[in-house]
Amino acid sequence: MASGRSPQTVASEVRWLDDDEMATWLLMVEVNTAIQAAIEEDLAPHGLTSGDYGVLARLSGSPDHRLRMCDLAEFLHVSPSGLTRRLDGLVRDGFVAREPSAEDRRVMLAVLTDDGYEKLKGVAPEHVATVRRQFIDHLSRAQLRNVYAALLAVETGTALAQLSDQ
Amino acid sequence: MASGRSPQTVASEVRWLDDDEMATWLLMVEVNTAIQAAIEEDLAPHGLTSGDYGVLARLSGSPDHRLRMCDLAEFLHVSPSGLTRRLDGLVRDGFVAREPSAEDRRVMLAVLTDDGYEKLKGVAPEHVATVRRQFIDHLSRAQLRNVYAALLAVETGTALAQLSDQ
DNA sequence: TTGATTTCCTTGTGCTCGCAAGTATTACAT
DNA sequence: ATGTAATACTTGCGAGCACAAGGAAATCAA
Repeated sequence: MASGRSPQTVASEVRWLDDDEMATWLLMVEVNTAIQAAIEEDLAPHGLTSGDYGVLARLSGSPDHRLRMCDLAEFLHVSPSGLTRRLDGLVRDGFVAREPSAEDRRVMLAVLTDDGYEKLKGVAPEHVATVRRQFIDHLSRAQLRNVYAALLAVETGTALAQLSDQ
Repeated sequence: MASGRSPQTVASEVRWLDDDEMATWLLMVEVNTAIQAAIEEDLAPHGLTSGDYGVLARLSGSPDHRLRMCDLAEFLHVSPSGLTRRLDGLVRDGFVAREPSAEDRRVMLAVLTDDGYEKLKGVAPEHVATVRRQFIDHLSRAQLRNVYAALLAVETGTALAQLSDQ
């Protein structure tokens, strides 16, 4: 295939970012940093990190409110060890329970407890409000669709590129 | 003023995200996670983190290749202590030097060394290529402008909201 | 059946980061 | 002038995360 660039790109063949591209890229980083910080700040008083929220939200949207650790780790883009430690905290707080899988005894299931579900329902409205206030509500419906289309192009584009890399 | 919402938003007055809004939000998170991971992966072989790159890039764009620690921390959205530790590493590697300020003896200046500047020039092309491959090159010029306008609306919108909060 | 390989999870270790506290210096108020 | 407050940086400490290694269980091959 050989579609990849060589590791050391020769300086003369670098395509630098023009003003529009640079401004958009920097703004993308800036906006995302701000949003993530706002979300973290919003969840902190409830004793949760955004990672915790991700676990609870994922579990609440899964069949029987439970998920295999390995699947959960993949969804959330965290390492197995990271998920183990994160679950330790959520188990300690009683929001999640561990349950050995009946089908595969290597597997541990993460189960959302009733307390965890109540916690999520209590926190979700404020979280959604933050997402609105920091992002969604500043976009017109047309802008929303434009942004979605653009992000989709980025995602599918990079996904395809990764396929051809392998 | 009292423009803020109460801490506990009553469930009945929550405006949930509709399908378009939710899809855009989730895609925004997904795309950004992927881009940041790709950048980190791109810099790692060079012994740099994205935070390190940010320091070098900022310094290289500043007068005399130097900046007060407090200003640098603000630009990069890191805590003072975080910046101290980050600089420890860059100083150890010889890419940055500390220099007491002549005007204000509380202040420490971070100075880009020649080695640091060379390092940045060596890494920048690959970094730019990654930004292109992961993001910019998947957007048409019209999409780029649309995204920029949307992000700008988000940034100015949240900035204005924060002003009225204070 | 049995041995090798793979998958899944946990633990040890090290790195990064932020908060709180401490020191040094400057700015301000009276 | 002098005491108070604000600013700038560093250090101790704890939380979070990833990598590497290890143990348990499933899968596969012969």
